[in-house]
Amino acid sequence: MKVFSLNRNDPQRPPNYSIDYAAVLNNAQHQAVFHSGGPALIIAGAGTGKTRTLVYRVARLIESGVAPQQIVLLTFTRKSAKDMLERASELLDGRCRQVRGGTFHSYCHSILQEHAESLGFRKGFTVLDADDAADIIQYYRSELDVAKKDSLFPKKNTLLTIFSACVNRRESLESLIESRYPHFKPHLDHIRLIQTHFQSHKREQNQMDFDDLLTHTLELLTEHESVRMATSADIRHLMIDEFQDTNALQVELAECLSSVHRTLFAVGDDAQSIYGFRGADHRHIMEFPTRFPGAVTITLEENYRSVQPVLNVANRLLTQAKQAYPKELKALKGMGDLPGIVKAPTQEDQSRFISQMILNLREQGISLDQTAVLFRNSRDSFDLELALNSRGIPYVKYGGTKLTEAAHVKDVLAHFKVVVNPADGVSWNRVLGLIEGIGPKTSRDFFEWMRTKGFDFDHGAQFPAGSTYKTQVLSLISLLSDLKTKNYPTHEAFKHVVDYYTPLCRKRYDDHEKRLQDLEVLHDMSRSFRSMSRMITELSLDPLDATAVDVVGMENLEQPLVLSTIHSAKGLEWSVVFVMQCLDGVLPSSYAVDDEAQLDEELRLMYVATTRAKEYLFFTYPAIAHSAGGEFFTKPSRFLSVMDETMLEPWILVEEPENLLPPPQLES
DNA sequence: TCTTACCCAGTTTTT
DNA sequence: CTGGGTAAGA
Repeated sequence: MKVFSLNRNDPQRPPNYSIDYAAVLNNAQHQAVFHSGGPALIIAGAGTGKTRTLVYRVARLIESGVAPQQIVLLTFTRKSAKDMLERASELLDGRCRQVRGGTFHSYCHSILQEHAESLGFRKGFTVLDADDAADIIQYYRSELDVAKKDSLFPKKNTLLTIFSACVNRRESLESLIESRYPHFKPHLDHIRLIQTHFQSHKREQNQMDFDDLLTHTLELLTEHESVRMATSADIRHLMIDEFQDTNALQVELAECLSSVHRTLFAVGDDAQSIYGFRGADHRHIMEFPTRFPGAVTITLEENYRSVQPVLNVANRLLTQAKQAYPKELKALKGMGDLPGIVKAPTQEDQSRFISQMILNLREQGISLDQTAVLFRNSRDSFDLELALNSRGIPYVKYGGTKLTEAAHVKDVLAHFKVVVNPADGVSWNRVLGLIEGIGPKTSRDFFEWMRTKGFDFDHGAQFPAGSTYKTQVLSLISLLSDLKTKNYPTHEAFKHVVDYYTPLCRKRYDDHEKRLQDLEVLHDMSRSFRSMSRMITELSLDPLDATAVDVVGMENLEQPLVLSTIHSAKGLEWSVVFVMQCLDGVLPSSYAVDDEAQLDEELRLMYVATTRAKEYLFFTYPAIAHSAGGEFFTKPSRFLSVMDETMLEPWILVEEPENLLPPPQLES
């Protein structure tokens, strides 16, 4: 088969651009925006206008006559794709919103929805989140006697991590265990058995986990030549953001998807690769020219974001890498204040410093949403959150526990899942387990019984149920068959489930009021979903951050401060950035210190955090930490301890003298 | 068979 | 501090 692209433009009449690209872009950016023919790799250091380049390129392509539906923009989160297309629409017009954009996972999901049948799945397969997947693994794990007796046998989450690593690194179980988990070698056979069960279980129950979305798409594209041709012929331009964080599987997908037009446009920065634990390998960016022959490499070097002292610290960080990066960021903005390094006596003092400084800066006109506090682990901010709450400083938190992972939310959504996919055993289990008197055994019997009846809800009513829970089962069944047959709008369906669930929730959790509030918010949100099945897939592809709930009620108030894990701060920028808990053992993580490659990744994390700051930057840490065993002295992060006073300004915290002003507020 | 009470262990980052 | 496992009681 041959493909011939018909050009939409009359070659005699070059497009008449409405945007003066040359005036708003520098040379390298301009070259990237106007690159045509063949693959391109854009190496874009932090703050060099990477997003800007992508946004302008989208606009430029559309102005040149490319149909928006034939552009695919793959980003790391769905939000960042949405934001970019929004910006492009503001530059040009609403056509930019029709560009197909999202994560690899969401894009693959949309392909698979059309082609699930050719892979042996039924239409309307559902997406498993990590917890569901782990539950399935646990089921097969507990069937093995070894797993129960031998405490060294990997736990369900470890197994899931191992299976996932195989998929994302394109490695066999054997070689992965050999290289990364040698201590599990004696269990190889059992692990493989669980993996086989896990795979066939998902197929039987018509479910895919996150990894399956990618592997099955690749399988579809490589084994069905006509699908590959049709799909990739429809992608005139494939653009991938954050290319340094793609894994082996995603690179293969990129190859397939761009196989017809060969116009892959990849943007990334090897110094910002921070997703190694997910199989990402920053070397993919190095190998790009070999993987995609004829690729043009364009480097963006001028940093528009940060003042020079911030970049000096960033540059100095990178020199500590075992594997060096030929990189030296230069500020166009010029000089500014030296970043501060703040040693607080205790963690509480660290929180007090950050919150008081935030208030000071606000007085100087830097609004809360121009300020971010970043940290390595989600829990590192707990103490700070208390301090912020006590001072009434509004904040949103990104990263960490997702609302959609909370038990009560999963409970309610499980009812939707059962309606959408009655073969979903994990969700049945969850739904039935809520009923008093029903445990794993009865729930399994019920599932088996339903299966023999072809999952017809009406038969559920005839299940030979014990008298203790008979009425509950009947009302569950009537709820489910109502949802199935009555075609309620999504928010009404949601309301019905919540009404059914509320008494169960009250009995189950003592903090039920807060949980019911969450559900109220989710109920509001459910209006925006066209169907139950849309709601559950959208929420699994794009889980809600836990504080999203609080923000809903704050619309008219001040834009909140941002708290974020460094991972979730990728690609963003703020005037003021605090990096807290800069301790050895936290950043770098104690799990990483024995391994050179992992230590380098921790260093890149610090680098990413640093380069988020535009004007002001503070690294903070407590001198004393407490743990279960008592108090101990800490060590500041090794990455910072090499820097002298010409790079980082030491800050000393002293208590304000009394009587001048009200004393600093102390937490009770 | 299900629930509750208790103990011990391990504790990252995310689509 | 949570979860997973065990053991006793309903």
